[in-house]
Amino acid sequence: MAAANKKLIRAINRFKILHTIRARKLISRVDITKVTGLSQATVTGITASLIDEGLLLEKRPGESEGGRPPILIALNPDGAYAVGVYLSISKINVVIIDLEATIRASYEMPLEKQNYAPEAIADKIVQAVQECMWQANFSRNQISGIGIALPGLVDWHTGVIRFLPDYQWEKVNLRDLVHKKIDHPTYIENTANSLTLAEQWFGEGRGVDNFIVVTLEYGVGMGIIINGQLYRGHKGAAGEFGHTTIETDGPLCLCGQKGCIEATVGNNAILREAEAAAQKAEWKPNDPTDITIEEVILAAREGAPCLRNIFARAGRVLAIGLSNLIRIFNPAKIIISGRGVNAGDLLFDSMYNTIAQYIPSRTNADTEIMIKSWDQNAYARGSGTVVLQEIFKSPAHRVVPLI
Amino acid sequence: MAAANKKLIRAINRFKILHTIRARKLISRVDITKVTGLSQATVTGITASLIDEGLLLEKRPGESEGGRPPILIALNPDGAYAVGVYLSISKINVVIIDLEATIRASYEMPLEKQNYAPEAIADKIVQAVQECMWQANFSRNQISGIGIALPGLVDWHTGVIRFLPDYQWEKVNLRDLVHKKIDHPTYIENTANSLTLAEQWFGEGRGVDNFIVVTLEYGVGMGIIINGQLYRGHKGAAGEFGHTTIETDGPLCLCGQKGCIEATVGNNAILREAEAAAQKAEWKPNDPTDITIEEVILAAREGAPCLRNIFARAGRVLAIGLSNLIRIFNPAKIIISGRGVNAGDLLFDSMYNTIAQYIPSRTNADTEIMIKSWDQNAYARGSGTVVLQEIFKSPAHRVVPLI
DNA sequence: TTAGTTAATTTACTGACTAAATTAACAACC
DNA sequence: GGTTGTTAATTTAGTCAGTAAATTAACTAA
Repeated sequence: MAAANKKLIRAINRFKILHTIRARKLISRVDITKVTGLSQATVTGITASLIDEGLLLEKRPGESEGGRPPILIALNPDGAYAVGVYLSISKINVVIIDLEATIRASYEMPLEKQNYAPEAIADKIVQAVQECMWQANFSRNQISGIGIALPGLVDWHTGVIRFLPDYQWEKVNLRDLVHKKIDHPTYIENTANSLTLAEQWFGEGRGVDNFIVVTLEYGVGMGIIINGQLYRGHKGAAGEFGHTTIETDGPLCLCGQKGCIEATVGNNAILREAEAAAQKAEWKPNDPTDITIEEVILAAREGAPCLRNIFARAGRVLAIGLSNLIRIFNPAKIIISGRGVNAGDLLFDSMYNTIAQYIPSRTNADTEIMIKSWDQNAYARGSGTVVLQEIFKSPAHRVVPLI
Repeated sequence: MAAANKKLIRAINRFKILHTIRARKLISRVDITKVTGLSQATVTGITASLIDEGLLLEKRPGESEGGRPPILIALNPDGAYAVGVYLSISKINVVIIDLEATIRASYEMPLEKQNYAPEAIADKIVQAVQECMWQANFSRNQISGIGIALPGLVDWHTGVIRFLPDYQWEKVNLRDLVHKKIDHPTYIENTANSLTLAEQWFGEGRGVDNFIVVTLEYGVGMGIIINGQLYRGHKGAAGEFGHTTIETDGPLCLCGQKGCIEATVGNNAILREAEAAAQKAEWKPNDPTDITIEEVILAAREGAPCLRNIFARAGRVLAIGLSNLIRIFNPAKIIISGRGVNAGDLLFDSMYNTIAQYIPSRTNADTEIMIKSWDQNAYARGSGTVVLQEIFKSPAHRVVPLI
């Protein structure tokens, strides 16, 4: 906790006003005073400087309610742009988002499956960003910063990747490597946290103070919003939901432990089970040497009972994990996201049934569970949101010259 | 998040200064400026008003380091007193603590085992408080407020007890009932959270931003400090660690679920197992109809292998639960407290072994696990701390006339 | 027109901070 | 024992962000 002074007050109130406008989309100054509790004079002052900065726009007047009609204010989508990067094992996704987190451009760079050195990946990222900006006709100075999301253990403050399984990296400061090549504010974050921030700011988490995002991918991840803030833990290692233990004698996980949630629920686990079933000739994949998760889902939908069981079992284990989260966090919401949600009812029917068993309504305390439909660019968009958040926090985080 | 204004600045800096002095015990004004980043003028001003309020004392001058010797400042233990109450099924514990959370008086009122109505319990609490104050020669106006801790689901904001198993209460606003009888600020909190606050302020959690307290009692509880704040959850129901599931086919819990941690680790569970063993004549209790946990511990220490196994198994299950917490929260510390710690090595040897298995050092990320020796009055002291915290926050929370 | 109403801005003031100057209280040295 | 240097604490002057209240703006309705 830093010492408080006038700058802090200003930053808080600025943030609060931007936050209110983002939530309400179109709102008058008086209504902002009602929502925030600030005085009219303060709102006039802060909105004036935000309009100066180009972050806000005065839109058409609203309906008069007997007196002077209000001037409605909105975010200026073109007030700032951010670059979001998602680094995975097979590709680099780049998006450019505007101040409302709408994707304005996107680009995908495939990566050959080979082990790149950090320096090489940093180069690739810079190339991909430049290509995306070139194609969409963006110039350097229009960009406020770059956020990078990746599936690993990341220390947000230092920028160090503690562990990135896909590339077998340990202790790599990718943020600084990229920052050296692109002289813009650069942030790095794990995928689950990026997605969580995006949900908080522009998705289902808007206005919710305590919620959790669970991501279903090859592994199972989690992002935590507590008291309106992303919680990263003591050393940035919080949210390892996928490796919590549910059944002490459950299947072996890639991490070496038995009974991790991931070892039953992760797409890797499902593929492994599906392969085993294929070998026992319980179903027939197109190409037994290269089974995809989409194919397994399709086959299960068409009826293969052995596959349906795999998903049903995954749903049950996931449900127990979620029940534990509900008991520990008592969140207002749990949002389930990631490629794995494509399994749909196959997974979620048994999940909902099991949760109902484990969390009787009395102790439920109103946690809403919500399945988010999956979007290709979600992670990259999420990492761009990290940049937007910094802009919202303070004008100091903008490199873009103010006119 | 409320709108920020000058009052907020003052409150934050006041809190920060008090916090610093509490942590350092004896510190000069210059050193406070170094720790907090505040200017000398500000520190002079705030300490002056805190001395005026009686919360701080100027002590002896420190060693000169070549120039004017610093004036060392400390908390005035007698600057404020708070009452802490712990309500359990068999008794009411009352303590009076001073500003340093030292217990200055205590009183215990036994309760007959019968189901009291809320109104009657409120009366008993008031009586016990009055008796404690009478015996220790405290007057009404010396007391800043009353905190009540109880083993149940509590909504801190409204003061409503959502569920209190011991008395089978649901939706009882005990805070208001007591407040009506004693015109002092009254707070209510569950036992685990009370203990957690006490650890944060005056115990092992001092200066630690992210930690967890696990309480071993008849049930198993938890308190969570995140980013320096107690986390209570969406509806105040966070921390139900005891009812998270570890083994889907584990023993039946009192809550009706199978495999709750509490169903193996809680003292209730241990007593149940010990009774079963006694019936199978595997050991011989003094009075088979009334086995106490202390007796079981003693017998286990003296060698009864069946009893040692019960504890060892409990230690393993607890360890898996803690590993899950470490994975989810990545806390700096986990403090284990409650009457259950009296089991000592019986429980903790197997616990440490299992954690070492489940959390390999690489992913450990430095969570320190610490066993806190148990103290009779810990809960009552904790609930008193809730009051002290409010005093620290703002002078508005003091009822005591300022001289 | 005029009065009434609501929205936004302006004005006057307050309070909490900082930077810099001043005062206070020592140690060390000639 | 006076002078100098040093560190601690206070005082002074100034800035800035807030609020309350007054004013201006822009409408509706009688």
